[in-house]
Amino acid sequence: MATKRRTEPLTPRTSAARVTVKDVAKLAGVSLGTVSNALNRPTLVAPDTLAKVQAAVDQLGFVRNSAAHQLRGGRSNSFGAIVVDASNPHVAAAIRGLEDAIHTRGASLVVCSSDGSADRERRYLQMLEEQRVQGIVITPVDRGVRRLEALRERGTAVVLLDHASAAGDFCSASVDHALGSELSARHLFDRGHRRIAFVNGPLNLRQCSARRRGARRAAATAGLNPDDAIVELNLTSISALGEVPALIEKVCAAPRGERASAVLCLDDAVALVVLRVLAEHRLRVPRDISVIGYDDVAYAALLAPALTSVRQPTYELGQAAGQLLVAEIHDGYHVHQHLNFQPELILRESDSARARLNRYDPRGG
Amino acid sequence: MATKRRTEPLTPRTSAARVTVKDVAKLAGVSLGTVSNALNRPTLVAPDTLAKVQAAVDQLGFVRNSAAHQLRGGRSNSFGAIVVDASNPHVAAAIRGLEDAIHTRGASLVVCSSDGSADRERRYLQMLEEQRVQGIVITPVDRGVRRLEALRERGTAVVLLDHASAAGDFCSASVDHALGSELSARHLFDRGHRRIAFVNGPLNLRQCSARRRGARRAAATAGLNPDDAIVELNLTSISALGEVPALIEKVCAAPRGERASAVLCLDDAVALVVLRVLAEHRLRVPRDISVIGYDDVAYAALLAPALTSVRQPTYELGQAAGQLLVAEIHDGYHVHQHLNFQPELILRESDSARARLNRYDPRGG
DNA sequence: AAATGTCATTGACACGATTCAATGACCTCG
DNA sequence: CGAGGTCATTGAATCGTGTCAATGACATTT
Repeated sequence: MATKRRTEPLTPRTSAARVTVKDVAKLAGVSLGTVSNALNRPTLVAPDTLAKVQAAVDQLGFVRNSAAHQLRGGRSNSFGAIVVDASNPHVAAAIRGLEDAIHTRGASLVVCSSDGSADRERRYLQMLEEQRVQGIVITPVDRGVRRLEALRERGTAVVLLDHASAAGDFCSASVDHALGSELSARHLFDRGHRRIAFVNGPLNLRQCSARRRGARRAAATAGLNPDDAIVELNLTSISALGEVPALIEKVCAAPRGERASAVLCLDDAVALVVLRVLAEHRLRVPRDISVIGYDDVAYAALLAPALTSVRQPTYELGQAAGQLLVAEIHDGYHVHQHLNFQPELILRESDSARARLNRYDPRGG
Repeated sequence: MATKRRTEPLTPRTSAARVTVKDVAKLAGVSLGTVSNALNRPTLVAPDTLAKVQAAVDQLGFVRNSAAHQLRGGRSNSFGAIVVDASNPHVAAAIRGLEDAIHTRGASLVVCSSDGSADRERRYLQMLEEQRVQGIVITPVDRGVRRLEALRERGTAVVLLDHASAAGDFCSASVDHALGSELSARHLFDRGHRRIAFVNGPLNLRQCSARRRGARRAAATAGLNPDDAIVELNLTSISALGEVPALIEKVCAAPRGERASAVLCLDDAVALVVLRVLAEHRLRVPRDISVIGYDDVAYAALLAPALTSVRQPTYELGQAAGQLLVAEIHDGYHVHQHLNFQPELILRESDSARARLNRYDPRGG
């Protein structure tokens, strides 16, 4: 799989002795305290002394040891993020937002993927606390937050990321999952749809039950009976794409008067499969049936028809989490906030301007 | 955009005084040294003493201060990664691999996005060196690696990530971009294609020129004249998707005998647009014309027709970079290695089993 | 010129964990 | 009984930086 190519025959480890303030002081001909002042409170030191110190620093390549700094000062300058999987695109965007938020404070971010393992989460929490990070943004593996409460008790700020545990006494930043599906369902009902199919995930997942709640709310708001207006089709797992065709076939096979005129999808990947199955059935989108995705991945806009989808402000989510953390650390006292970000419906071509109620044309014309 | 909801009226900052080994020692009725031994070399200490120390640790919630540990021991237990943008899916996957590689050593990873800014890169390098990270994996912003050489001279290991500077005297891990397009082009030539279009990015980008090189190499291997066999269509920017339709129209408009029978794409997003434009021209894929993407994004397999694409082993890339780093740190002396990862052609439906040479049927039948 | 004040610099101490030579307790063997 | 050995424990020294009270040099005021 990988090609190794050898280049240099051998490189001795030039373990150059680390240079300390003491070395700098000696070279500059001043005392340790003066070097420290020059570095941290330059106004206190005479201009020419400053120059000498600066020269010595440059010449020796001195780099301050932040461990010693931290030991003296009592406080590190880094933060931690514990997420389920940092390679998930959503999560990666949130982490990026978080990184930017704390980078403006000159701090750095330790990224940890728990992989859903409570054990891995615990190990990472331990490591971060040992490092005396100022704060941790975490999507906890399980509901128990006792450990996090103890952590904060001991002085580490904690903010929950996309975890609806309003129970826990923490700041939190999340996306309003219920609102996401409410927006798209409402949009469809407003346009005249009276019966929509909803390909959702298993309802024991928080997001999925929230999504269901939102859709039903939209139906109720439109004066419809949710049980009639929404055909619920639940996958047994969030990634069980293979089950989608069968579910959609069921939709297509429904009697004329009852066939759903739109399909709400768990995510854009599901929407893609839905589009394919509908095409196989010679149903035109959006003319015969509307389709709305979720996530607004990069390719949604490139499809034919371009996919209407729900965008989640994940970068902003992470950024806000970082700001909450900074606020919690800065404020002497503190009011816990729950920031609930609103997803946004991105209208494109895959939903019809007006539902052609339950007309079914097998020739696709 | 965000909804604030206030919950707790006010939370006093319970700044519990940090507990140190001294406190533990006092409570356990032993000396500092014994506590330290109990924690780090438990075999040296008597079982019942061990139990007493353990009890004191638990009762007080002692967590070791890694700054002090590091200060004494001289070495931190963390690594740094400086990439252009950690939210890019490729990069996120590589970072995840890196994280896993060093997590097995009980170390943690500081993630830094340079955003292509030399200034940001410099600030992050400074921070990481102050933290005395054991090593840094970096995709440098520019070609200059002087700063990195100085860094290593001062004792920090450095590995280059997906940066073809074989010039620099560093370990590196990269993906063989030339091979990626060579594989897909060779596949097409093997199947009988004699003239293919290649939608590439601007050639001043390393990856793009490498890709061109690979495609031409494949043509030459097949005994063809690269200038005839490959119709080069270059975007002015790597993200200029808007230019794609015009380029493809040019392909379609070519005289019968000269029309390319396949399109190689810069990435899967481009491939998606290509598929759409071809459909508008009533060209069937793969029957009339083949299409091959690049990146193998999640949705490639879901398209109709499922997209043949080139997968890059990005997770493994990051993982390998981490292992190189660890090796460089561990080995007393060290041979620099350049690991060049091979992309993989994932065959699906969008390329024809055999090219139907230049047949053009405007009715799509 | 003495008194007061300003400014720059100094150096001992603190931070918290680890290490190691030294000490003490206890056992064993001759 | 004493010499020698094993085992557990001790506490002072150390890592590199920041802090602060103290010192000294020099200028200003009366």
